[in-house]
Amino acid sequence: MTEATESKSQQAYAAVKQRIVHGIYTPGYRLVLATIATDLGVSVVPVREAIRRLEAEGLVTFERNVGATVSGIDPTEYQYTMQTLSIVEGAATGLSAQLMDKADIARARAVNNRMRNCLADFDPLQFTALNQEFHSILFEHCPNPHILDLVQRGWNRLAALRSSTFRFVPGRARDSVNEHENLLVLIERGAEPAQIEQAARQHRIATLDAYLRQAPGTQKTLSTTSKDKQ
Amino acid sequence: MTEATESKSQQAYAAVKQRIVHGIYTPGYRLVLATIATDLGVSVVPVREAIRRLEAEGLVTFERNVGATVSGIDPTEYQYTMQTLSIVEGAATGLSAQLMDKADIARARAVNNRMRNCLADFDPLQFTALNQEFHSILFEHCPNPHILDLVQRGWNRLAALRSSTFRFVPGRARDSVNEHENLLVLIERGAEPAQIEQAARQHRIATLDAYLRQAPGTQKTLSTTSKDKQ
DNA sequence: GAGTACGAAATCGTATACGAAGAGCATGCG
DNA sequence: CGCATGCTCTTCGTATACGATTTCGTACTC
Repeated sequence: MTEATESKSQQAYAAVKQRIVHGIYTPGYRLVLATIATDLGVSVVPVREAIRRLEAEGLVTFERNVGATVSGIDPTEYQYTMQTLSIVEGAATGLSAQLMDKADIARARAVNNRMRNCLADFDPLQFTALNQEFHSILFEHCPNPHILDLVQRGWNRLAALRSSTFRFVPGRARDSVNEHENLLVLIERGAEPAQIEQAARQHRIATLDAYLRQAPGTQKTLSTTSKDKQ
Repeated sequence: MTEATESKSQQAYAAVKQRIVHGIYTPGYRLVLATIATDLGVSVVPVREAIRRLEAEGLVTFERNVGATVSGIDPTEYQYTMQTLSIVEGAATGLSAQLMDKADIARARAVNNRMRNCLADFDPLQFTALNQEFHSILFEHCPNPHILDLVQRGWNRLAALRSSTFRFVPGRARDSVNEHENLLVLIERGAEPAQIEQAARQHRIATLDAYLRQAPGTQKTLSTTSKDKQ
C-alpha cells in the first residue's frame, strides 16, 4: 500500500457508500450511527462525516434528531436522476468523443459485443456491469473533471436504486445495445460533438421512457427534454 | 421563527458558506477549524461537518492533516466551472422556459432593462446581482430539483471567485444584455426547448470565451462545447 | 375497546480531551 | 555560507462523555 493509513472518516465513507451502491443497504434502510461505528470499529464522529458526505451526493437522506436513511425509493427521484444524468453524461460523452482514438472505440465495441452475447440468457448484474464499462469508455476522456464527478454521482445513485426498486424493462436491453453501436458509428465518423452529445442523452432518455411506459401507476413528472416527438 | 432551533452544524455551514460567497473568505484563505469554531461560539465538531459539506459542493478544498482552504484560485477551475454551469444551467433554462408565463417574461425583461441602464456608469456588484436575478427567473420553473441544485452550486462557486480573481471583461456586459433579450424573444416565440437550451448554454460560453481572450497567459484547457466556429 | 398521556429507551448533537501528523524554525555540520 | 536534521508548535483526527430530542411502549381513563 502506498497510502498506508487512510483516515477513518474516509474508510467509513467508502465502506458505507459501497454497501449502498452494492445494494446491501437498500433504499429506506435506517443508518444508525452507533451501529455503523461499531461495525467498522471506529467512533461515531468519522461516521457522521461520512454520512454527511453521502448526503451531499444524494445517496442518503438526513433528518435532524432522527437519523439517516438510504434515499431513493421514489420513482420520481428515479426520473430526476435519469434526466440529470442524461444531461451531464451526454455532455461528458460529447466532450470525450473527440478525444477517443481507434483503440478506445475498439474496446468499447468489444464490450458492447459482449453485452449483445449476454442477451440470450439474460443476467441483469453482468449486463449492468458491462453497460457501465461501456459508458465509462465513452466519457473517460472528458477533460472536465467537474462533469465527470457529476456523472459518477448519477451512476452511484442509479446503482443504489438498481438492486432494489427498479427492474429492467423487457426488450430494452436489446435496443440499448443497438443504440450503443449507433453511438460508436457516430463517433467513428467524427460527428459533431453536439450530435454525439444529443445521441448519448437520447440513449438515456429512451431508457427512462421505457421504464415509464411499463411502470404502472407512475406518472410522468418530467417532460423528457426535447425530442418528445420523433 | 418557525424553526426556532437550528443545528449548530447548520449554522456553521451557512455562516462559512456566506462568508465565502460574499467574498469575505477569498480563494486561498486558510480555514482553521478552531478559529472558526470560537468565532461562531461552537465546538469544532459541527464546524468539521460544515467544512465537509462545503467541500462536497466544491467551495473548499480539504487536505488531510493540513486543513481546509477556500478553493478556486485557478483559472482552469474557472473554466471547468463555467463549462459545467453552461451545461446544467442551459438544461435548466430549456426545461423551465416552457413553463414560463407572460408575467415571468415581463419580470425578466424588466430586470434586463435595469441591467441595460446600469451600463452607463458600471457597477459590477449591482450588475452581477441583477444578472443572477435575471437567470434565476429563467430557470426557476425547472421541474427537476437535482438540476436546480447543480445550477445553484455553480453559481455559488462563481460568486466565490467573482469578488477576487476574476474581473469583468470590458464590453462583455453590453453583449450579455443583448443576449438576454434574444433569449427572451426566443422564449416568447415558443421556441423548441432544445433551441432555448442551446442559446442559454452559448450565452455562458460566450462569457467564458470573452474571459479567455482577454486573460493573458491563460491557456484554454477546454474546447468550449460545440459551436467553436461561428 | 380506543384514544391519550406519561415514561423509558434509543439515538442524535455537541463539547471536551488527548493523540498524531505536518510545517516552520533553529541549530549544527559540511 | 548553504544545507540537512531535529525539535517545537500549530492544527487536524478521533474517542469518549453527556445533554437534548424523538420515538415507542405501556398504562390509565373515558
